[in-house]
Amino acid sequence: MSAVDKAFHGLRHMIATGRLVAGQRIPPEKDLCEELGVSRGSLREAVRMLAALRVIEPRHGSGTYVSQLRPEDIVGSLSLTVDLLPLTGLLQMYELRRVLEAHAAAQAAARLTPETLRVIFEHMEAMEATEDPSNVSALDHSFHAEIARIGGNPTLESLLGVFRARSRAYQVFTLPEGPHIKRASDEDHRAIATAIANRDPVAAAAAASAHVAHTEKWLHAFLSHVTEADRLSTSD
Amino acid sequence: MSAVDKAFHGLRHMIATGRLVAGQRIPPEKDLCEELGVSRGSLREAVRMLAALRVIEPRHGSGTYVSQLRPEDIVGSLSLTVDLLPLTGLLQMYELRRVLEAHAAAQAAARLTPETLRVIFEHMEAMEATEDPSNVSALDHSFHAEIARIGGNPTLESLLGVFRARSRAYQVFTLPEGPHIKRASDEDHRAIATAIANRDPVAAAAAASAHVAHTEKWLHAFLSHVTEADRLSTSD
DNA sequence: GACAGATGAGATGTCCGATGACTCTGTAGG
DNA sequence: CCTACAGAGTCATCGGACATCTCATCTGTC
Repeated sequence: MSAVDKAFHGLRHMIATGRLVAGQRIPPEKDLCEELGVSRGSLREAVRMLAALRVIEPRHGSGTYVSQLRPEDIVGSLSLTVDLLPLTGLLQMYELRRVLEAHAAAQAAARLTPETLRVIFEHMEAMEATEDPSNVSALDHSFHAEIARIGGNPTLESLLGVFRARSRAYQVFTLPEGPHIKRASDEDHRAIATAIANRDPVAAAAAASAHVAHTEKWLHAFLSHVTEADRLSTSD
Repeated sequence: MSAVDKAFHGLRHMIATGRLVAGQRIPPEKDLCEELGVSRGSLREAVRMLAALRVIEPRHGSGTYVSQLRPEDIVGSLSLTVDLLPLTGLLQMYELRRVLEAHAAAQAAARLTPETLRVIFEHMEAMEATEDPSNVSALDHSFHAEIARIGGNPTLESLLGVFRARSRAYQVFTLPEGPHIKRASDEDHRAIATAIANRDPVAAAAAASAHVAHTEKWLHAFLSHVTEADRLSTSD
């Protein structure tokens, strides 16, 4: 086993066995090097690995701390990597997203409060009132994020946020059929919001699932559009 | 921005923009240090971060390569961290697992082949025939993994594998009511397998969902049992 | 000519030492 | 009582040196 692996698994074991608990400051690098039997450089590489996985948090000048180890934080570590996935992988994630968005919408319908309902409709109506792509994108995010939040499961909320961030990178509204997509999207959102307002989990799930499926279809169109443009430009 | 961040985002940008593609060997450390303007130590820490996220793979003596960037690999990076989550977080993950296992079972029912059906029943019957906890645990894993595989979505398969690995750490069959749990678990598995054999996605989803809910209940019992034991032992 | 082993360049892995930058605390001064 | 500052402790960064591994090439033998 390499020195970095030794340090990585050593630290991980300290957390797994409860010797280091959430929020605690871990011993300084000098002490850990001695205990784990590795050099400072190797230890630091192991620390960075755990930091990338959101398990520990180094703070310059203060020390290195174990994170709160919330599942939503751990899941959030995927946010730095999903942007790098090729398109074939993105489609697999859409299948997950469809199922999970449906569940989140159903839970939101069951757990709704009057205040949150007002927020959802505000976002939806603001979205209907604008055509600016970046505004639409931001409001779309707020709309779905609020629904996920009401669902009551921060881990699910975080995971859906990761999926959605990747999709937002594509501006499907800039397509020739953008206006049509925008209208269809508005209708989807209203269907979801209405179902939630009616406290109808089944209808909310169905509407959310359909919305994701539509998004997937539009994304396909967008991608074939840009690849076509690439093909033409590179054939010059 | 710190030197490590500069190297991390620099590398990530090279992959995101397609300058480095999946499977390709990245330039040697010396060249990257010069281009990114950081020392070799800082670059190595950034490389380790991306390696922890399964984006690149250093190979001693050969070079560092961009991974295949399959979503199932990226999701697999969670396997090193879910073991560290506290119990409160585990319950949130069970809600996701319930939904996703149900979907995987439904998909398996729709995409079943005769050969895979045989494998599923073999695992199930072997499980029914043994009481040894470690055997049961291994067969339980094989049973569910095969169903997830048939589902046809490697990303979902990988994510469910991550969730299941954490649950397997608890040996619920060692409880006083272990035999009862074992029988109930066997019945759950038979219900899932039968629904899949009947190509009934709805029944398969319902059975899988119920099974996860049962697992969650038993886990609760197990945890209150061990914490009770802890309370008694520490009060001596 | 074909195969096996030796060899060398090139790459990552590891360690060491020194210095810089930042945080926090305790203390002296107002 | 509050502020300002000095110092210790900690992480951040750099440069260099050597070890270890991989792979392509060369070389010798058969």
